[in-house]
Parts: sequence; C-alpha cells; structure tokens
Amino acid sequence: MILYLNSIYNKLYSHFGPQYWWPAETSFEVIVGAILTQNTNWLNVEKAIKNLKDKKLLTPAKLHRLTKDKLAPFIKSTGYYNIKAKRLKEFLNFLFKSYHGSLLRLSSADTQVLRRQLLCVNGIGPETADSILLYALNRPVFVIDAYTKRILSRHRFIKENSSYEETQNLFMKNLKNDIKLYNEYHALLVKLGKEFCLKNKPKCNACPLENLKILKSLPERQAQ
DNA sequence: GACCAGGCACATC
DNA sequence: GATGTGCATGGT
Repeated sequence: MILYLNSIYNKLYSHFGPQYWWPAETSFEVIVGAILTQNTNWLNVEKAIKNLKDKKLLTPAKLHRLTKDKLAPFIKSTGYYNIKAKRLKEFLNFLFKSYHGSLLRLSSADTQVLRRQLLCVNGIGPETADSILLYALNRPVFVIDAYTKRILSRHRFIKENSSYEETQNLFMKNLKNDIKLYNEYHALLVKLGKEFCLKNKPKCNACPLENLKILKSLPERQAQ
C-alpha cells in the first residue's frame, strides 16, 4: 500500500506542482479559514477573510469581543453565516477559556490532547480539527475531506462508506510521518478533486491518476 | 435553473 | 451505527 500511496503522491506532485497551502498570513487566519470553508468554495472564504482584515478584526481578542450577530454580516459570503459565526465564537471561547486567548500557548499543547479538545468544540469536526492541527499548528496529522474520500473510493482503495478515521489511518499508517508531505498531499488531492472528481460524475475523465502505471496494472482492488 | 463547494450537529429510527 | 435534514452564499 505504501508503494501505491507514494506513487500517487509523486504522480500528483509532478502533474500539479506544489500547492503552497494553507494560503494565509497567520495561524489564526488558518483557523478562521478552516471553520469558514466548511462545505463552501474557498473563493467565498477569501472575501470574508478580507472583510475581517479590512476592519482589523482578524485577531483572537477582537473576534472574541465581537458578538455573534455583529460577526455574521462580515462572513456572509461563506454561506451558513449564522452557524459559522456561532462556530467561530465557540472556538474563541475555548481558546480564551483553556489557553488565555493565546495561540502561543495553544501551539505548545500536545497534539493528541489538542485534537480531543478541538473535537469537543461545537462546530469543529474531524476535518476542521485536523486542518487546524496540520496547517495552523504544524502537526503531522493527515486531513481527510470529501474529495479525498471520493478519489480513494473511486480507485477502490477504500469503501465508499469508510469512516474518517479509517481513511486517515490508511495514510498515516502507510506514509512516513512528515508534516510537509501531509500538507502537500492533501492539497494535491483537493486540487485533483476540484478538476476531475465532481460529485455526480463518477467517471473522472482525463484524471491524471488513471495514467498512473502502478494503478493501471492493478486488478480490481478489494476495499480496505 | 441545476449543480457544486476544502462539514457539522442534531433528530430519529 | 446508519440515515436524513438544516444551514445559505456565490460561481459555473
């Protein structure tokens, strides 16, 4: 399996090149973006981030002071803005309650402890938690998203209904523990998904992975 | 107008 | 544990 995963990575990297994730100036911006991008196009998130930056609100203290109702209009472009305003506030309550509002303190916490804590925050699920850990706090945690699952199940590496943890384990048990690799790999899978693996198009036409020699020579894989 | 987007919580069975 | 539903804007 490790051979396949490394081959896929190499194929994707040579096809698409580096993706430079996460596009943000600060780790706090990554965290805010991770919550705002839930089930939403990234372009819509950029608009919201810009709104917050223009009003100089993109700091933990400023957002912590802002009420949910005052925050919502700034993030309207991301959709689900009422729920996302609540989720951002939930994270900030956690940050201030458990880490004195300090990202420095947050970033010194143990990875597994932090992951459990993040998952207890209402509005932060596994993907958002892992995006924060990997892209904001530089922890070796592989992020699984809808594209990743779709690509893997269509290539029969996982079952269609595989859980988040199962899919994550496939990567983390078979790849070297490397932050840079995890960062780039997930970004490349998203890039591939955006271009070739739409929800209602089970055939990925011209998908670069279809030309991957090692995959082409495989028999029908049993789901893992 | 339909489909899609870098999910999650909650209700119900 | 699996399945269904609400949340909602903006681009193609």
